[in-house]
Amino acid sequence: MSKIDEVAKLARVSKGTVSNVFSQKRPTSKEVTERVLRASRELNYVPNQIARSLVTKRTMAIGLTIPHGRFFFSAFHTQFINSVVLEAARYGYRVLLDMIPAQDIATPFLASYPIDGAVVMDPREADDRIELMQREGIPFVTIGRVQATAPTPTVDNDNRKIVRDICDYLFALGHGRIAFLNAGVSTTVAADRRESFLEAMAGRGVRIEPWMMFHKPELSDERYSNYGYEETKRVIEDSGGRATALIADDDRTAFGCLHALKELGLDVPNDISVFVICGDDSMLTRSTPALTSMDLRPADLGARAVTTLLRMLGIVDGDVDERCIVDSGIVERSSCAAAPNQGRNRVER
Amino acid sequence: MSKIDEVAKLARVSKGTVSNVFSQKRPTSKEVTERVLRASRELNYVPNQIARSLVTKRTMAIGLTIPHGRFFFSAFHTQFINSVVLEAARYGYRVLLDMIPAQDIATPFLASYPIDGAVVMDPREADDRIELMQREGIPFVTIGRVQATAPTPTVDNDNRKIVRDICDYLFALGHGRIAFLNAGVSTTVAADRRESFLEAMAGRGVRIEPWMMFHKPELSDERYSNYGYEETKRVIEDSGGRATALIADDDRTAFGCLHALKELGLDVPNDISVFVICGDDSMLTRSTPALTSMDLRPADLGARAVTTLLRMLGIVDGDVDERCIVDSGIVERSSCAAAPNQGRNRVER
DNA sequence: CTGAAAGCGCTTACAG
DNA sequence: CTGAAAGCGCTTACAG
Repeated sequence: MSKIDEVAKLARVSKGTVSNVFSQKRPTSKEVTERVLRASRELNYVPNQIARSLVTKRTMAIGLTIPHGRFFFSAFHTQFINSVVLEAARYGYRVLLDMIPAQDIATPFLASYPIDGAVVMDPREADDRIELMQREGIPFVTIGRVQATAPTPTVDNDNRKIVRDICDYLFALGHGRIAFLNAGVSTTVAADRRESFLEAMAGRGVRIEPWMMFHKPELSDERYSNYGYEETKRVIEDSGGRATALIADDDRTAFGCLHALKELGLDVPNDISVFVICGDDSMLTRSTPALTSMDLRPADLGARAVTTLLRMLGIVDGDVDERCIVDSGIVERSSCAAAPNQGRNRVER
Repeated sequence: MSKIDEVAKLARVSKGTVSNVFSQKRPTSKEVTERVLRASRELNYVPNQIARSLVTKRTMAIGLTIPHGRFFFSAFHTQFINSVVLEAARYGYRVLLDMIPAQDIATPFLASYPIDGAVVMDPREADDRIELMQREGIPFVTIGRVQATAPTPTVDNDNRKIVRDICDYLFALGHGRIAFLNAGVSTTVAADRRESFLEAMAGRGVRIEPWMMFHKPELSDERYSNYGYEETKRVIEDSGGRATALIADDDRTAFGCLHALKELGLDVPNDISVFVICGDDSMLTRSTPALTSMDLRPADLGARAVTTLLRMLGIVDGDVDERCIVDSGIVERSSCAAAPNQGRNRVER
């Protein structure tokens, strides 16, 4: 790894000129540019990003903060992360994975985060990360609503509308007794979806019963990976078999639902319908039946999050929306059908 | 963000002393330490990682390079990445996601990678990344065998043994006509598994037929996400229904297999057995039947890769193994059973 | 279009 | 145990 001085000497120019050639911040004559490039190639030179960062105050990296120490990625996360990395790369930015709870970091005295900004996934109602970012003065955009003293830019789906749309879709099929396996209790997205669900049900004149709403356990909870399976059994049992439709939070959950229903001898969608929020085609079509879903467009969310952040940083031109809503749409497959007649799917015990 | 000078002045010590307190590289008297810490807190000071990196030559970040621009994570990837991030954090290291093909990077003139080392996933027989790392002088460990001029440390499963074990397992159940849906052609892991499969079959006296070996399409190929589904149909058709067992490369592929077999009216495991290499319990138990698998211990691989890399960097004590093999083991579930009598699963057409 | 020099915010011998 | 000073490898006004 040679340094800028050596290149400058070999190309018979000043360090400043070498710098200009690589940063392209000031024009350089064609002849000089070529001489510098040739010298650089000869010496295998590439600018040192760290030294550059020290003076430009730009690390050229953004943080992607995902809560949890241990985690599972759903299809949503996978597509989202993929898109964030790709979009960031378009502007020469790299992505630092950052998903460690602060208390689990080894070093007692942390150095500053070498990132220019952050994308905060799955925000909670009370989220340490928000406060941390604000204290450190790191610009960030959240994926989903957040509770903060100062307003912070957010990229999100319209979660209230999503649940309303799903309920309307199921209502139209004659369903009324719907159980909702919601996201984690402490997340803001779960709160919004919960409210919207309650409203939709009230609008339809359905009295809410306890078996109609569950929340995904924390990742640290061993019941996490059996969420769909176990709560589906509860739903069927507690509802006395009256439930005619299930809304599952993600693909993993939905597979658990299907598994439980199969064990109970219930047919999907004839006895009971299953609707899943997000998941990708290559998995959702693998089950029997293929799962009808709401496409949350995670790739759009990721790309918008990055451009919003880069706008905040002045890298990309354009105004930053305080609240950017990404469209979503129902993808019909085969797991939802007209509700069975009352009691048809009652379980024998 | 205040700087070291301000803290030094407030604490009435030199910059060097403030530095020592935070780096803990030289002892500092208790009294002075406390004064510095108090001043730091008051000024909300934290050392600037970039400035520190410039002189220490340590970025405190490792790169995780995953091939492809677009990607799907299998359960294997998810658990592996998770483990890498966690293990790195134990030593104060962060993880930079790096999965962009070089030709897709926007900036024509790249600055140096601000990482101390890299973990290279899914190496190919001819892999640009290896050459790049070597040219840039970045220490790296590969997950899987690699073709390189100089030997490079590798953390891996014993892929030959894995396939041998799987074949032995299936042989013991009476299977002989086995189709192998292998990893991508260009990967070294696929090559090792292929050879081992061929050996095992030869040892058993089975003549290899074309329908017995397939390779996963490149991610850029649209057939990628239907690999398991489509090739399973091919296997059944081309073998004239004589195949009695399928080995699938990963969970996603296996779900595709199951889907195809169901459409063909073949019962798993009575008509045909399915064995999957890797996948996690929370998905593998969701299908009908639950999938018997080889547990590759991705979390162990990730942790070992990080410690090996940090040893190369002199961060962690200990010798670095040129080749570190992580154990694997069969997890029996319900998708493999005794082979049916010859022709029992012949498909009617 | 190009150069000389200061400076980004730390760490690290060297000296005491 | 602590300090003064040089230096890490760049970029950026300033001057021409």
